[in-house]
Amino acid sequence: MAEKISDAEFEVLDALWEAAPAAASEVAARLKRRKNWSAQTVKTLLARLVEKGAVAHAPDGRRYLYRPILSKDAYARNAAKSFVDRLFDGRAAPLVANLADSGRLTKDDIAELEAILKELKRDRR
Amino acid sequence: MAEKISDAEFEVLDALWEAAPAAASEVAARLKRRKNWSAQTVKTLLARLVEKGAVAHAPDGRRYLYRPILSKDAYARNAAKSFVDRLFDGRAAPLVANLADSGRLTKDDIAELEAILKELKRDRR
DNA sequence: TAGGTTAGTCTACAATTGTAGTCAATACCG
DNA sequence: CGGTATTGACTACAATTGTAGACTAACCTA
Repeated sequence: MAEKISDAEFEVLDALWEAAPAAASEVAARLKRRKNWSAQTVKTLLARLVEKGAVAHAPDGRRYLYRPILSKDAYARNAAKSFVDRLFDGRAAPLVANLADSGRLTKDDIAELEAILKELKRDRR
Repeated sequence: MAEKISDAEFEVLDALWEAAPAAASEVAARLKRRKNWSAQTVKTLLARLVEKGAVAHAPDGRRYLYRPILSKDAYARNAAKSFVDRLFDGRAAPLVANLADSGRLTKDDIAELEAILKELKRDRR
């Protein structure tokens, strides 16, 4: 596991996270709106994801149904970790500060964050 | 600007952010600890960064001094945006929740976050 | 001043990535 | 049943990325 997933592969995986299992054609259809990829391209990317162990495929009649092995949550967890490590010295606070600076925090976000923090303080003893 | 910066290129840029301007050999020396790259590799990567417009170089005697054009802050801002967009639906709160779940928030982080939020609430009317 | 040291320039080359095309088998439609 | 559409398998191919080596000019040192 943990083979690097490329940008294009990520898009496909993301489409699979939307709903799985799904046939290649379904995935391609979902991506059609965002990307302008041919069906073949999507199939190639699915195959690469399978090779990389991020996606499983099981025969269903004469086609395959694909299903993510790597969950979005697990992926996000990892990505968040390495992202924060690389750019924010492993600490979340500067990241939030940065998001705040670039005006990416809505009032709702702020309220939600406060709630999360309250939770955290309660939980940790 | 905004040409895609690869992982290896990022490492070099990151070393340049540490202190600039710097000669290629200095950058290579800094990276020596983390990566085991040859001096040539570092030079190639610097050249690519220059091509991509992320780094400037000015002659200094018979060598060049390199200096980042793209600041770490600007880079981080962008990266944070697209990162949050891709994985957290553009919203910071779920990201923080995720970091919290994976135990990546220290008590200090939490305190700091609270301070940031307080600031934010004050600032925005 | 001759030989090592250091910088820059050019070239290399396999692996990965983005983006499909072709072909063959199967299935469905009229 | 015969054509058309669908699906997977195999192949392709340029651009980017990772990782340097070779060669040359200039410097520094004994």
